[in-house]
Amino acid sequence: MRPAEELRYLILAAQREGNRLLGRALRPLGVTSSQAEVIRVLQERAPLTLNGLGDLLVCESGNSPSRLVDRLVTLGLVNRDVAGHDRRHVELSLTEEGDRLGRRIARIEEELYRSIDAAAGGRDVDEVLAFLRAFVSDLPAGRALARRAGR
Amino acid sequence: MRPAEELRYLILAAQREGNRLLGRALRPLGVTSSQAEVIRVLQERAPLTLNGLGDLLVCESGNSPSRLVDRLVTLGLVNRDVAGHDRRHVELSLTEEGDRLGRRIARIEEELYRSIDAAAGGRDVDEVLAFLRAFVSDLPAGRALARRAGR
DNA sequence: ACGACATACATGTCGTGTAATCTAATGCCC
DNA sequence: GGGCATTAGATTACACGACATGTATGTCGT
Repeated sequence: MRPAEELRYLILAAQREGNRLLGRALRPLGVTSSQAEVIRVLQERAPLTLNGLGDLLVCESGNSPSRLVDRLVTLGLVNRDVAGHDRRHVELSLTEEGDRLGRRIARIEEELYRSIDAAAGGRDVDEVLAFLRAFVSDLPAGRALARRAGR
Repeated sequence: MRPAEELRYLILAAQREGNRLLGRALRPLGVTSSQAEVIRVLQERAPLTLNGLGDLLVCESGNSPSRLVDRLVTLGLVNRDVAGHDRRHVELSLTEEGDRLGRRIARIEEELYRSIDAAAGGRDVDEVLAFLRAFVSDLPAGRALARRAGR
């Protein structure tokens, strides 16, 4: 199997299994990993419009994440208010409950990152980061991440 | 953003964008990337049972990929025969049309791999491969890939 | 003031991704 | 050879994810 092919499938496998692990850890909180990403982004950057949120999400590309947000509104975790000055805009923010949940999510993410660090062992993470950044740097999800990371 | 967090999102971003690219390239053939993976695996290893196929797929975890295969049967690309000696087993193989399509898929994958190689530039791929292998080696998708790669 | 266009979001459809539950065939134990 | 767990697989439910399309609302040129 040529390296490019193995890389392709390794990335797929890592994403799937990582998402599965995170999903299981989040299950007791009643949110999925995508929902958790929304909550954590809002926790750091609220208020945001739907498009503004979409520009920061890695988990959802292209069009606006309205349905993803809908479920969070239904769960009572997110407020969705129509902006006064431009009624096309929707202002998103966390409810108090959403904020509390965000903190619990942060702890679960912390555990995940610790096990990633452990699995990395002594390997050179920077090399891998640089490699992957080069792949996604001029694609939507990569730019979303760049905005999240460093601005 | 700590390295583990960036790594997590980079893997997510790379998978999403890569899958999107491949999906667009495959669209004219009328199959999705998951369906393409099934066809390519069958092309190299048929006949397989549903579980046997599932053990080789990275794109579909855990349970049997019956839905995935169903669509390929509907499309006339895959034969699904009940085995005579054990009627719980289903034997999967490609139809002639499926085999032809598999060859076209192989060419599209070849293009993908070339652009991966190009994007990699002169970087050290082996390092990245080793890193990712360590993450998935004892998880289902990682084992599926190991079976595909080296047997 | 009017109409063309752009923006921000909503909705519909299809194909997965994950997990839980169901059915049928087989092997095994006594 | 009659129970009984195991196995292969099917079915189902719910939530995304990608894409296309629809619908308000705002903006701009004239």
